[in-house]
Amino acid sequence: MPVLGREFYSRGTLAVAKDLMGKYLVRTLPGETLVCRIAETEAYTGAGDKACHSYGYRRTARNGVMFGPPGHAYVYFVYGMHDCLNFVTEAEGEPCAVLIRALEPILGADSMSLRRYGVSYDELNAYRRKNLLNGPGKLCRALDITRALNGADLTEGSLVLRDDAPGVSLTDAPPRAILSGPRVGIDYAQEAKEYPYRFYYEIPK
DNA sequence: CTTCAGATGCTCT
DNA sequence: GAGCATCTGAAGA
Repeated sequence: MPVLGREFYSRGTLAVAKDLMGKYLVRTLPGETLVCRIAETEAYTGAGDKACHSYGYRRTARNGVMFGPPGHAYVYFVYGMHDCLNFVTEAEGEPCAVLIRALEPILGADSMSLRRYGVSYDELNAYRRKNLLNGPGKLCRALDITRALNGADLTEGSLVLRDDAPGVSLTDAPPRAILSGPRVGIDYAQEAKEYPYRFYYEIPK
């Protein structure tokens, strides 16, 4: 069962955030397919989480998708210029999600590089390669993910998650140590800002 | 390697 | 009107 189904997302948000590490994100665009491996996530655990947009079941025009069924994309706009990609988790009515913070390029790196820097991947220096997909706003730009995808079903369509990827065998992706730490950019969240709800691994080289 | 300011506009009160 | 789940380039060490 290579494509992750609804049941994958219909679980505790911390478990989903951890299990997403190393999974493959497949983005289908006109005339091309982009594939990336998930390298960093953050769990936002819903009504009881002061860092979460839906803290206290607060429901607004922006975060409505979080209250819907799991396995859908929640894409929102921050800081006047960046989109952020999340996956809705847990049961319908429990407004939880996982933020995707970093990816490794697997297929289509040129396309991603062109969208971010206007030049092909070969022309990038080491600094730019390292910074291609290592932030929530950056990866959305590289994969052409915008609010147009807010509410999109992740089990079928132009944005899908898989256990494997075309041309990638399990031996190409040895399990890496998954680390955890505090979430980023939530200084307002009082005690919740220290919760170790961020998961990541070091990308070699 | 690190800090730092500025960009920019949607969202909610 | 204030705040924001961020990014960039420039400058310093």
